[in-house]
Amino acid sequence: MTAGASNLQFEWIRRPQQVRSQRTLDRTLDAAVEVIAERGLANATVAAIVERAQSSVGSFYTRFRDKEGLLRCLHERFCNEALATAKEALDPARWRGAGIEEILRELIPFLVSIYRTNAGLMRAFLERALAGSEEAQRGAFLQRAVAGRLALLLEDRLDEIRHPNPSLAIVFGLRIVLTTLDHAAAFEELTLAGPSLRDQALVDELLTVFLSYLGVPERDRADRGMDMG
Amino acid sequence: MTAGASNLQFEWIRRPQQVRSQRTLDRTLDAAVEVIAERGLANATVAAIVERAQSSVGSFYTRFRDKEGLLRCLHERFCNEALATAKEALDPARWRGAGIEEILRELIPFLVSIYRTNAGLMRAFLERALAGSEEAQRGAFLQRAVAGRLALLLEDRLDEIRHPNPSLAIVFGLRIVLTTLDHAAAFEELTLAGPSLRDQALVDELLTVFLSYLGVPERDRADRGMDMG
DNA sequence: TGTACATCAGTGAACGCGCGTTCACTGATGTAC
DNA sequence: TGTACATCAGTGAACGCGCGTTCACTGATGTAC
Repeated sequence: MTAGASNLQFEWIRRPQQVRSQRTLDRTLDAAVEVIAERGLANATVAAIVERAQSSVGSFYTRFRDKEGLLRCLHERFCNEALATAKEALDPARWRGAGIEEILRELIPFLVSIYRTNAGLMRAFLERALAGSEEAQRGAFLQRAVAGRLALLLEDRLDEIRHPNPSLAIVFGLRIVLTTLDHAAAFEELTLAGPSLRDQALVDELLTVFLSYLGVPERDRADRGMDMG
Repeated sequence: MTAGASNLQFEWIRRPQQVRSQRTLDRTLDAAVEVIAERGLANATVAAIVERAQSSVGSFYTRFRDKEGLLRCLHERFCNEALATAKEALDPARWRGAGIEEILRELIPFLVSIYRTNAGLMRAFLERALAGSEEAQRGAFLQRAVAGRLALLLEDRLDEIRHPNPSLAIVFGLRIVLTTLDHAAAFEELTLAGPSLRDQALVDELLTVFLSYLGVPERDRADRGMDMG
């Protein structure tokens, strides 16, 4: 419960004791991500994953209690990385002197790129959360944590926010952005190559939604990309 | 393809030829909705559904080609109803003289109530769409249809919209609202009783999001509910 | 440095559970004369 | 109004497929002396 250490992954699996088995574990995790992204969660059978990892079924079960264990491991690993990234990216020291629009102009494209890069995983996580697994709770925890840090950052800039309840607006606005990206990752074929035009449109509109909802006074749109930074 | 008739349901099942079997079919559909809502899609087995319907497995398969057939039937039935409702609710004649805020103040609470009432189904539909079934396409079709009608309505009121691309903003704004409601239905325990306080907050914030995103000038919030209507 | 032993890691055929689907059968409804 | 027949509707035990999981076994790595 005390969310102290940032590196909690693998707690439910038997940790490998030799270099060889650590490599096998790494290959298995990578293979799982690939297979899930390619075929979807339902078709990502244990057999398919271990084949891709050039491992074996028995080996799989010496590391993971069951198939759930693997999925939880992937989710926890992702959440830990996301949390660490959020801590760094939203560090108040990093944004001293910056306005809300400036912050969101960095944050939103970054979120979009994360969801694009990990579309297959995000989709699988959404499926599992829907099916009622514990991923739903860990995901909610992550979102609250990120929202809390964003709130710390933006609540230092209350003079820019006209929404009558800034704390609520910050949390709800982030929720809307993340929810939309969840759906986008699940239902749009986001290419794994560089950012597409559609991504740019998504970024622009999400930014407009968030800023106008918070009630941040609008700068001239033509200024875009010509900021002092 | 020509979306003519509004009543397309049951096209892939053998239509019953006696009153008795029509009743059985109705009971089966109702039972499916109940079981799905209570236990989730994964635990809604054919056996559980026919037991609830006081029917039998064999009877089930004389009506539906397979289990998919049932789920498609439920989805198509829902979409047809939704489409018919949208046609009526968004009929321009009904809103003559009304402003955008007035329209959205009716639309959004209505959408919230639909998602609350059908939370179990909406969750199941989302699961199936995620799993890559054809529900994803029919759902997208429905959303486009509703968005089209909303666009017709709001584009007659362009003078109220400050967003530089009103057509885009209307479609994207609706998408954000529906996406958020999808998530809410899936992840929040919305009570089946009357509207809760949380619903009211959800309505308020979604309304603010949509209006501010479109760039509709804000009326005094204290006016709420005291309109001329 | 070499041998013996213990533990770790990996293997894949076989098992078994759950659940969708089938099928041989009984009962109900409608129709012809 | 009653009897014979055809079709529709319903039944539930049995089947079988897919996939997660187990288990008896082989091979690899590390350690003691």
